[in-house]
Amino acid sequence: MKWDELEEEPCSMARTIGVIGDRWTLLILRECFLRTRRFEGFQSALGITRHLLAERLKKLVRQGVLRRIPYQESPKRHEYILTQKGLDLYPIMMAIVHWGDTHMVDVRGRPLLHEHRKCGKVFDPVMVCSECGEPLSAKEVHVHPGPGARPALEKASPDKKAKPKSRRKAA
Amino acid sequence: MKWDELEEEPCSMARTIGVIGDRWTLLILRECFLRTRRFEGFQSALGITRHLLAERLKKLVRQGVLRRIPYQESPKRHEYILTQKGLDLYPIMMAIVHWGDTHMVDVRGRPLLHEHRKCGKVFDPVMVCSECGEPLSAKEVHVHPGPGARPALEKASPDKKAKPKSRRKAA
DNA sequence: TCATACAGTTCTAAAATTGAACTGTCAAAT
DNA sequence: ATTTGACAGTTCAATTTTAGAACTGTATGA
Repeated sequence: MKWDELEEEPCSMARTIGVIGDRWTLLILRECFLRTRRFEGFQSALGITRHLLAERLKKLVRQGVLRRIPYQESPKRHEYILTQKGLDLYPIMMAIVHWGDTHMVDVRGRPLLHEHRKCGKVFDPVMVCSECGEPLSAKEVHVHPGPGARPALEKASPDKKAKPKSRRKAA
Repeated sequence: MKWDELEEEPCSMARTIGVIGDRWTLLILRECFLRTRRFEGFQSALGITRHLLAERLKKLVRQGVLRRIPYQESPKRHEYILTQKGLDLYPIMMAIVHWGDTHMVDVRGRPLLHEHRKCGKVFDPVMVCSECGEPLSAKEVHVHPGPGARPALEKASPDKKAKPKSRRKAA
């Protein structure tokens, strides 16, 4: 599977991964949310090679996650700003950070704290149900095909009709 | 930067990316949440090469995201089950899916719908503040160093003392 | 004139991924 | 008794990506 094919998959996760699902892109986006805007800023903050950084920024602009806007004439210079589509990635970023805060911290504790301006407290992000407001967990969620689901065509050869599977002696 | 270095960074996002921040790992985890457990299951669902799949599964087991448990003796066979650490990735997965549902669907609509068993409704995940319960957006959050932050050592040579930056004529 | 800032581009070497075939155990079918 | 298929990998050459470093080009300030 190539990167572009991912975006055609009938799966919102695969499509999203096609846009942001690589190491450097995610780190670049972290910097965006930390207010980095310029090429040199990203490069020095991340230590990414200039070549890849240029690639990734181009891709994010193409995808509408970042907008490239001039901030200076002669020499022409641009900065990279999150679009609304980009800002909407915030829950993904926070979810990633929170998992790291929970499972990957060393003895010293969290590298960063997040303070909610509205309530003034240091907080954790919690994912809740839009309908009832309860926190979500995988077990309480049932998944079923939506209108954009792949038609129930089997890719496999049609002679593979679910033969009763042999069960060996269990462990 | 190599993959292992990522995990040493004083940033929960970088560390998390070190664990799950690549295309195939994310897709493998999607399958895990869709109840896939076995090698062949992952392989045929994803079309990933067997070589990479083996690598990635090993890594996820090493990281404590999956547990490898025997389900059959002779020939020994194992299945891969999400640990609690793995289950805790759920908000990340849901956030990714939701962004795709919002920004990457075609005319036909969403490939998958999620139903919350507790309230019985099709829902969207919403990220809220653990303290006040309000939905979060990037602008309302202030970030500051926590106990595990990198000490304020400059990596750069010490003679770089924030000279007043030249400002060219603005655009 | 020389050094520096900035935003890239170009090039080669090294690393990761793909694709395909191969290994080995066992069960079921012929 | 032999062949076939399921399953869970491993191996290896070819391709694609990424890393690392140098180079381009405009413009400023010393």
